[in-house]
Amino acid sequence: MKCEYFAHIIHGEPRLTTRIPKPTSTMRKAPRQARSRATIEVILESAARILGERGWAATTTNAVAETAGVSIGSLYQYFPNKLALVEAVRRRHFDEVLAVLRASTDTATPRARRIAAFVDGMITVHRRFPAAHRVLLEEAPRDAASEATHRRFEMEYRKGCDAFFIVNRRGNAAVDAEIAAQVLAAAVAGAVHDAARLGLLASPPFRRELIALVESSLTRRRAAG
Amino acid sequence: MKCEYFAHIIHGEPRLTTRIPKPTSTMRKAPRQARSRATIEVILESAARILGERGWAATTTNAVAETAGVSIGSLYQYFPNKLALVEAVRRRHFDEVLAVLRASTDTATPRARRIAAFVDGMITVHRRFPAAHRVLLEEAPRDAASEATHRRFEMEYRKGCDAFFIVNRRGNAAVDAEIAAQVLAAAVAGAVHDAARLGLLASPPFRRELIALVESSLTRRRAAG
Amino acid sequence: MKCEYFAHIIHGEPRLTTRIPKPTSTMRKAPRQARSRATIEVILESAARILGERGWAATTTNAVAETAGVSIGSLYQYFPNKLALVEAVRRRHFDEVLAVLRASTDTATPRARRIAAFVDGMITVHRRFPAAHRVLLEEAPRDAASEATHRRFEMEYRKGCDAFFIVNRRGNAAVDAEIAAQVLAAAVAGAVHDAARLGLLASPPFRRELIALVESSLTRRRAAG
Amino acid sequence: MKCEYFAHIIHGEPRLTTRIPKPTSTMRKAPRQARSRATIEVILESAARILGERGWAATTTNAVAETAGVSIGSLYQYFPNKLALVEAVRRRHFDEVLAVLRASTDTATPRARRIAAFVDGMITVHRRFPAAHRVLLEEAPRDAASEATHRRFEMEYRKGCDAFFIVNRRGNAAVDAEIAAQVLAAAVAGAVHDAARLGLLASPPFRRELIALVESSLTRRRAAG
DNA sequence: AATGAATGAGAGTTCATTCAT
DNA sequence: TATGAATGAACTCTCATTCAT
Repeated sequence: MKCEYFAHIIHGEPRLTTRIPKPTSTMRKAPRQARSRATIEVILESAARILGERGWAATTTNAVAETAGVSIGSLYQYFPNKLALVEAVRRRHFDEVLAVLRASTDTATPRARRIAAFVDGMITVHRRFPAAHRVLLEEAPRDAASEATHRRFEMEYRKGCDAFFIVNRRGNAAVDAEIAAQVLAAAVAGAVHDAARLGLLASPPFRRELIALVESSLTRRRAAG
Repeated sequence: MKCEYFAHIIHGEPRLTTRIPKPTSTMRKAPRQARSRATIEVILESAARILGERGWAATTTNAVAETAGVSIGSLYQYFPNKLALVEAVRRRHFDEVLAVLRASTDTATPRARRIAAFVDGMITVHRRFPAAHRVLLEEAPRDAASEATHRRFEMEYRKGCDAFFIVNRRGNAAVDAEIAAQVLAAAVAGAVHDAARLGLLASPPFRRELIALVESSLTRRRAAG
Repeated sequence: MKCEYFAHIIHGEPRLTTRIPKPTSTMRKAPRQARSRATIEVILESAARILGERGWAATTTNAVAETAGVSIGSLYQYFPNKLALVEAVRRRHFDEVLAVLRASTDTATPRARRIAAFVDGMITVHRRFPAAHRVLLEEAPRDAASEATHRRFEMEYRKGCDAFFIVNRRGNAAVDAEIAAQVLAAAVAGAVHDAARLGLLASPPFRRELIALVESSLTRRRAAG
Repeated sequence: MKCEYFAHIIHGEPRLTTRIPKPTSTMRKAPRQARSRATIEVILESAARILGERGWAATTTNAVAETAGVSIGSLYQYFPNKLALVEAVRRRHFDEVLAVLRASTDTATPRARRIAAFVDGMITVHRRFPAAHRVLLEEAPRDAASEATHRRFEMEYRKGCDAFFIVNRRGNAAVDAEIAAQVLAAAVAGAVHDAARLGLLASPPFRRELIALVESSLTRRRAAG
């Protein structure tokens, strides 16, 4: 049986059509065998790499399959469409990021170590496929289904940032803790991303300066006017 | 089982292409009549908006032309290809950003005002088409020709950041001024970009916290280990 | 007054649309002033050159106008469409070719000179814009109107070839004079065209051999079996 | 007032384009399954026919695919661009032509038969798609890669003509054998092509006269002055 | 389960032609 | 008359996705 599109017939908007895939559960079939799991693994790895290297638009499912060493047919056996593939990559990445935040809020470790953990974590997360984070967060489109995942992540991320800020701040810092936390997190992300672009992720001075920035931001006496 | 797509019924999005055109001079022909200049203006405006809204891949030349209210032929009369169009948008944007930096380094104005000018400038620049900066800087591809423009901008930007840092820092701040400047600039850009994404660019608390971040970063006593 | 095309209505083929221009009198307006005549002249010259250099498809009306140093608007002032322009070039060229034939059939001059005149004439005609003849005769499309012109030329050309063959043959040559004439003419054209392609049009050995070919063809004793 | 075209609504003819694609390897991928080979076959056949019928410019890849009964995507699966497609057709055709020359130089067969083989071969080669030879040799553009193929063919063709002339000439014929051979070959090609245009390829008188032309050219006593 | 040939909507781009100035 | 900006149908080519093997 064939899938027909009636959409544009119904209410004629001009050209701008696209193939935004239907809300399907992200994974077409649960991997039963070890072989399947391995295939999925290699596809996701390949997808993450290519996504990071080329960006969403230049990432083709065919290229992902080829790089992964599987046939395009196999890819579609596990992921119903390009978006679902990206979604799977996203989910992984988000988990990593949240793990970093959790570690940086763990009051069992000393404060200095927590701050370092935060910065180091962000650096590490971005290291494998430098641009992937940005692509996943901003460049790659989402459908209704991924939107939910996204919002969930965003919320947890926010909470994590808040916690990080509150747990680690010093002095009578910002009035508006929530916003300050958001600003700080985004600032760190921006700096890390920029460093990734310039190939400075591994540079100790960069790390030192970033930690200094975080530290001073957490330590500041009063919000400027 | 098969299914229909309703997504695009609601707000159809364009196809996500990739084709990177071969390098050509940025502008196809110089406008001789006043009418031309107006056409170019409206095309650039439309391009900037759509680029910011949809990203490079989802920006179609046809959509740009349509939004601008001109024919696709007119667009190609002035810009030999999609890349050249983006390049023209880029050039404008870069000029604006550099102007902000210059203003923030002008020692004729008091320090507090300079810092505010920096933050406000960054906010303003990103306000018209929130995501455009990121798209122009990172997402949209470049050819050999644009690469040069890019490097030139990057250099001037760097110098501007350095100057801003050196002119405005307080105390014995960072050892590694150059890196610190880079980190600070990227951090501000990250925060601004994030705020744009969340629609907080106009929010006073955001502005206040960002200024605080910059201030504390410039004032810090010693680089952390 | 404007008009529709019905020609192809008669035998409906599928998609393959095009802009085959309507049967308008070839020239839009008769040149009244010397200036007009000069404009037309320069346009035709430019068209012939470009046609010869690039072939029909790569010949754009804009390029013709630009090379001629007039505006595209002016071109369309005198020629209602691309085809009409080519048609005008064709007419000229055809006249030249027929003149050559006439000269080669003039019994007032000695036979050897007539043969040389034929070969030299063909060479000369092809010299200005080497490939133009072929383009005009075969590559460029014709509409109903040009078809007639074409047929007229073809007929006169044929008659000229016949006359040339009959006037100049020696011995009891071919039984089938008409076909022999046609073959000979086409052969000469083929050789000349090939030489043009190879840049040998000016080469004396080429001329010598071509004359020899014509001579021997006219002199042969009997048609082979 | 406006001139509307209704022609193409009904059956239109193709647009005449120009765009010359950048050099790419001729075949995109090697066929692994039998099905592929059949697809390629049918595409090439269709391409040769349409090329011969309409010329390079009016040959659209869509028309080729449609005529071949495959999708446009399939065409591009095997040929990276229009030029590569033509190149493949060319290669085939060239092989055929060279085979004819080889047969006409084979001293194992009697002279009269060799000459007939030459003429008949040229006729046969041009018979399937009358104008294809000319289009392939002259009209269709080439890129750097095809240029090489072309030169190779041209050289072999030249050598073949030389051999044909030398093996088959009679008496003390031409001084300048090389040029004479070239002239003769081009003459035959011209005559054959002309006959193809007029639908005379199958006509016995045409064949007879052409053979007579070749014979007399090979037999002539002295080069004329 | 896996493969890869086939599909076709849709994107970028050209150029003959029109018409306001 | 002359100009050249504007138009848009038609063309080449891509890539997400399907399905026969």
